[in-house]
Amino acid sequence: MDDGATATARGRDTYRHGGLREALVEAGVELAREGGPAAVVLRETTRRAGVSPNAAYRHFADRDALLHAVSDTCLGFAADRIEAEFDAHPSTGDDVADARMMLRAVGLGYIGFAREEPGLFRTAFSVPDNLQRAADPSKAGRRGRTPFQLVGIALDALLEAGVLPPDRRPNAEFLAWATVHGLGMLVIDGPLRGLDDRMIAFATERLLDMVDRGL
Amino acid sequence: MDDGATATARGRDTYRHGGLREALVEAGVELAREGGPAAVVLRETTRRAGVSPNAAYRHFADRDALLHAVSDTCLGFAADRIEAEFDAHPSTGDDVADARMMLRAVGLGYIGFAREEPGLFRTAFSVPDNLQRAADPSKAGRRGRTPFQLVGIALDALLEAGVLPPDRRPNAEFLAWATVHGLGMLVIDGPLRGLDDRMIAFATERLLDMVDRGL
DNA sequence: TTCCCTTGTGGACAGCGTACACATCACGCA
DNA sequence: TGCGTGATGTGTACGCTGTCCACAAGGGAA
Repeated sequence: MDDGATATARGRDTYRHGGLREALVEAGVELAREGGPAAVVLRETTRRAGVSPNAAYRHFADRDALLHAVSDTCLGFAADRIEAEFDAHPSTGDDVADARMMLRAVGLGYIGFAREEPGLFRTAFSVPDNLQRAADPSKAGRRGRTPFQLVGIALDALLEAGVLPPDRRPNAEFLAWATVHGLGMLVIDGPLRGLDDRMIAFATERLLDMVDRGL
Repeated sequence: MDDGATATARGRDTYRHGGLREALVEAGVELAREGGPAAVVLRETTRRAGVSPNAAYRHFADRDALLHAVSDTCLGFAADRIEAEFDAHPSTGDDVADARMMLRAVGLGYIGFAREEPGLFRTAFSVPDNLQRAADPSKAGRRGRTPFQLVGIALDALLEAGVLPPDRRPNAEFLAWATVHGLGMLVIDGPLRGLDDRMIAFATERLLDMVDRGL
């Protein structure tokens, strides 16, 4: 089983690690889960991977590059959480209701991720990004789609179902995303911190109503 | 003029600084302006205030307490920017139009601040907060009102003008705030980074339309 | 088999936050 | 007026961090 080329973090028998990059990202994700982006510290990451600090420099230019990789992975987790919300609301046959529910599911998954994994959520969005990279495969979840793409898919469904007027479709991602992203931030770090589940669920529902009405 | 009790940063003639706390916050704000919250580094802050690193501990429990104070000041600047947007759109006499414009002005000021002072914007929201402290005077601008309170004032105007149904008024702050805050984040750090002014102005307008329609 | 290039190690350095002991002085009380 | 005392600033030190450099190990290609 353990052929040295697939050595796990603890107990490597060869000189080479055989997957250090992945191990470092994994350790970084664990640190991010516990303490957010600031906790993704190069030395501790390498320590957890059972390797000397400098080994990281064979795979990442610097600490920031490591954090980027961790952040991308976190975005993938966010995508997974949203896809899970899709699965929780299967098709009903009514195209309009389905499309509406799909956009809602994006919002619910997004906020759910922020609440369940605040450290990963913060890390996912702690790193500057731009539109060109928003669909980069390294940010995708298990089904190969990034959170940004999932918003787009939901909006396309609304368009095809005739709910969203065609002239409103372009760039609608920004509006939908900004809205749920803002709520996510407010819930974990902002003034909405510490509100109980019911209050937050209520705020989420009203926010999603607003998007539905106003998009 | 320089009586030792109001010593400015450079060239203190007494043993006591005579306003070190303020000087530290000021230096911290400058650092935040240049490099965001991460740049607010205790040692460099004290250096700029012309004082030894440990002197800061007479006024702040630790670096985090200093960052909090800087962050509060930044929130005050955000409030100032929003108030400036109020001033730029004086009353027309039409209560409905005025109230609508007021909420728009909050959004415009918010996004304006994010774009003009990204470092201060990031710093303002880099620190965990909660609802109880959202109206704390230390976060207020020159006119004594915090950004959170300004959103509330705009919504109250919408209520009184009959635009916002009374049953939708409670907690509407969260919706309005989350929306513009999300756009702000996306614009400075997120996928909307690097878009030109026209694109961002367009996105802002559409976002505010959405709030107006959907609140 | 030999060589080389990739990967990991060890040591060093500057900068950071911060604890502890000490210096300095403004002010209130005798 | 002089003195003590508490608030404020200094100096030194420690462990942590990111990162540079020279070196070691060893798998794969020639």
